[in-house]
Amino acid sequence: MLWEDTLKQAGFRVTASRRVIIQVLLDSNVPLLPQEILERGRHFHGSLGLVTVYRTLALLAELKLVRRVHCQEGCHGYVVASPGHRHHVICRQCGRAVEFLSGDDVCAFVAQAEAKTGYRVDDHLLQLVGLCPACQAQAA
Amino acid sequence: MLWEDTLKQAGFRVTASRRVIIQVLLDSNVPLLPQEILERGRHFHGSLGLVTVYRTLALLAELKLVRRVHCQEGCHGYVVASPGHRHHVICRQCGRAVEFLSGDDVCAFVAQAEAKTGYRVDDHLLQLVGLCPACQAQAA
DNA sequence: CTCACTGCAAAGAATTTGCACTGAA
DNA sequence: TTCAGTGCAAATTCTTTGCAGTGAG
Repeated sequence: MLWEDTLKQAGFRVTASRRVIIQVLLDSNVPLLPQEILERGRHFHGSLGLVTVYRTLALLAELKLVRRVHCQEGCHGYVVASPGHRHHVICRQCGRAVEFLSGDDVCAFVAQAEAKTGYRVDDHLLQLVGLCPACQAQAA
Repeated sequence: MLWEDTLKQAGFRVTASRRVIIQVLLDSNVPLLPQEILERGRHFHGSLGLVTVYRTLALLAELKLVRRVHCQEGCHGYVVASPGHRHHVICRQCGRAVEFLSGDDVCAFVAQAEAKTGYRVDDHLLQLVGLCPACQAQAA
């Protein structure tokens, strides 16, 4: 389902601000701070306000359309949340992030954790940190 | 190596405040906010200040003795970083967290991600969220 | 003794709220 | 037309800094 439909079905309106914010996130492959989203968004929608960015992100996160992630230096970045679980590998050097699909591997892993702890797990947060190919080459 | 030794070896002093803050973290099995650490710490060391908590956490994080984690509702919690990788399953109901050891499963998983993305992964953050046994029983 | 460490008060960021105006449906 | 959504300014909350006093080594 497209994000616009998700919004409408939940009774929310599709506005220029929301369109711009989602677009900015889609165009980026790096988690963005609210402030960064504002700057990039103003490129398309000059009157965009920071408050709207915050409110929109909160709404989108509520609807699971974006995900708040924990970046290196204590910041709250946001990325689009693809349906189905995906995770990010973030480069500690350049910050570039790549998504990778979690196959059965994670499911199996979660099942194992459930067996060990007795918890019933229904969500998880996984982020890998390392060096992307480009930065590896540069370091060598 | 004990945390006190780690501090000394790095040229820092072992003070009452630091002792208290580490103790509070060790006593908790839930990630704690700076504010919470302050409250619990004052139980042992009345004059403890929030500023010291922040500075101590920054120092301990620098030395890899504690780890900053990303909690549900956009907060920055801290937990002691056990040597060797451990992860947490957090109960969304009561907040109780349990650690579980990541066996080869995670290593295998990381290796798979490296193969898929070309990144060289050297750190990861994994948190599972769900219901602990007690809360499951309560819900039933 | 010295200088790292601390607490307080104040500064600076990050995030939320109140309110009147605007525009999607 | 109506009410959700918006931007601004102000209020809160979170975190960092400046500085003089204190105590670990």
